[in-house]
Amino acid sequence: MQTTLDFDRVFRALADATRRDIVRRAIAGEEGVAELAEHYPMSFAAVQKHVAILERAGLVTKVRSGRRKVVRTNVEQLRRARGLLDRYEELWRGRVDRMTALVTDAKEADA
Amino acid sequence: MQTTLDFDRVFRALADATRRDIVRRAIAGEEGVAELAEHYPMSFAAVQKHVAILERAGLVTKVRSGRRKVVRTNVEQLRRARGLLDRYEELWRGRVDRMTALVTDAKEADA
DNA sequence: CCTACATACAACCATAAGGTTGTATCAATG
DNA sequence: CATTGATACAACCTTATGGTTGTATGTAGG
Repeated sequence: MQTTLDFDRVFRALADATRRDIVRRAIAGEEGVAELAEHYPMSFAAVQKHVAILERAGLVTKVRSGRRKVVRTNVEQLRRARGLLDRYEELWRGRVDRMTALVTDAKEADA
Repeated sequence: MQTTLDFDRVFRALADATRRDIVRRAIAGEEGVAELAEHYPMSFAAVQKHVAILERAGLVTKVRSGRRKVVRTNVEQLRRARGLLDRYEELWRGRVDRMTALVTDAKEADA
């Protein structure tokens, strides 16, 4: 199924507390849009838009269940977002390693 | 120093390709704002604004070096952002574990 | 100290985001 | 098959975002 990864969309989607809460709740994967909407102080349509934004970002999917559509978080997409942060971490470590190497070299030169 | 964590700001800051590239470059922590700006097809002022957004999100800091200000990525803040994604992952695992437990219970009930 | 370089900030513009209400579709049920 | 419940979508308003240019501040050197 390989949902596409658009970091702009994914991070933008995560940059809103309501949407992050929807992501959290949708991990259980039990509530429809209307049920989700009851948790927030805004209209049903507003929540529906938030879900649509999460859906376009590949962070949730909707599965028909009777007359409802159950919202479910796509954990794989969250992992991919985390993967970018991991890469920064790796770059950082690489830099630190090079610095350490320099220091080590200096020490060896001293010795 | 404990930079504050505002997920809205952090994720919004990361939701732009130019800013992500600045974060990446600033891991090396060698370039000033003007030097960074040369990499992008936009004005110096625009890049400066991007840096300011990253700074407010706690993702980079500026250190005076002569007449320049060197931009440096704050890896700790990236780790904190990743931490949120890790928590989602944990919730997911918890859910999977509970499901597994149910299946296991069912099997045991069958046996 | 005057000049030049690097950064900062204000004012402005176009477009996107986040909310509203209202209307349309679509599936289950009496 | 008419009604109800759940979702979708369009139109609209207000504010935020990302870009521009222009001006001000601050630090280094001749």
